[in-house]
Amino acid sequence: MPELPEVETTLRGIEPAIAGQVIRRIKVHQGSLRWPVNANLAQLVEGQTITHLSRRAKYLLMQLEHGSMLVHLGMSGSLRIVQANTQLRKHDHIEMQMSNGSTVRFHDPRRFGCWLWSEGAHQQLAHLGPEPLSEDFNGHRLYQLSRKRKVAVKPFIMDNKIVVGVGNIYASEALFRSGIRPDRGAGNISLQRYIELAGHIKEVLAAAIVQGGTTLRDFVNGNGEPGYFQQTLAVYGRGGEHCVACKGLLKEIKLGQRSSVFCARCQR
DNA sequence: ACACTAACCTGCAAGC
DNA sequence: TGCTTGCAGGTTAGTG
Repeated sequence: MPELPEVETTLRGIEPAIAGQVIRRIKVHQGSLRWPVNANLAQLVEGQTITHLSRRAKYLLMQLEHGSMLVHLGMSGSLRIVQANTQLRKHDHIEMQMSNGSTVRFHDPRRFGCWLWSEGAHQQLAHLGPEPLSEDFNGHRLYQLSRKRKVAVKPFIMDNKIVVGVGNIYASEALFRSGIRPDRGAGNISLQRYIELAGHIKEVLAAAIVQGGTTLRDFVNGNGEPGYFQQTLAVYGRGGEHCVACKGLLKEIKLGQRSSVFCARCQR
């Protein structure tokens, strides 16, 4: 479920309930995630205040007094604020009770997510490219880093060293808006087109954040509500259907093991 | 350095 | 109805 807009939506949903609160109790029901949850997590963080919440790429960072917890939602993860007596669901792996009575539940059927504690910097954040909505990310960067690259442009913009936070949904949508075929070689695209593409990446991510993310299957924000960007998707998940612009049939191919839908007439 | 593949895991939908 | 197959929002580790 989670690309950058969904993570941002989750952050905004849970922040009011937990920022500034003391962690009273953490229960780990299933610690076998992407990386094992620290076996001593509870004794390490219980009693500490969550001073600040932030996002980097698709990671959520909960800053505590003596370290931080880094949470990733993987493919199927979600964080929700629930009342303490709410029935535990299957795949609710971690729950965190706060001093104000709020409880955060981490739910992740596929367990590709993570929940890591560190007193210092997190290794996962060490080699990430710029945030897509920052000024450090622009068409010039895409152009410069793509020279002589043979990889297709879609996996290129999904590469976290190039720019973070662009997943399969929004990469597909930004390429459609830019009129660029997802399988075009990254090194074979002009500066002018990359400037447009960077602009559309920012545009599509910002629009999705405003609408609370894209709800596929069961994505919900921190309050259990769905996102509405799905209604705006032009190509993602629409292989074989009609192009919203030219009415032609949308094609579906695989690039880097990810399904990629595009319009062969509108995208070149 | 780069290009590409397999892998992690569960649930669901489609096909037989 | 029931079984098998393939696919799903991400990222890393390993190959050549």
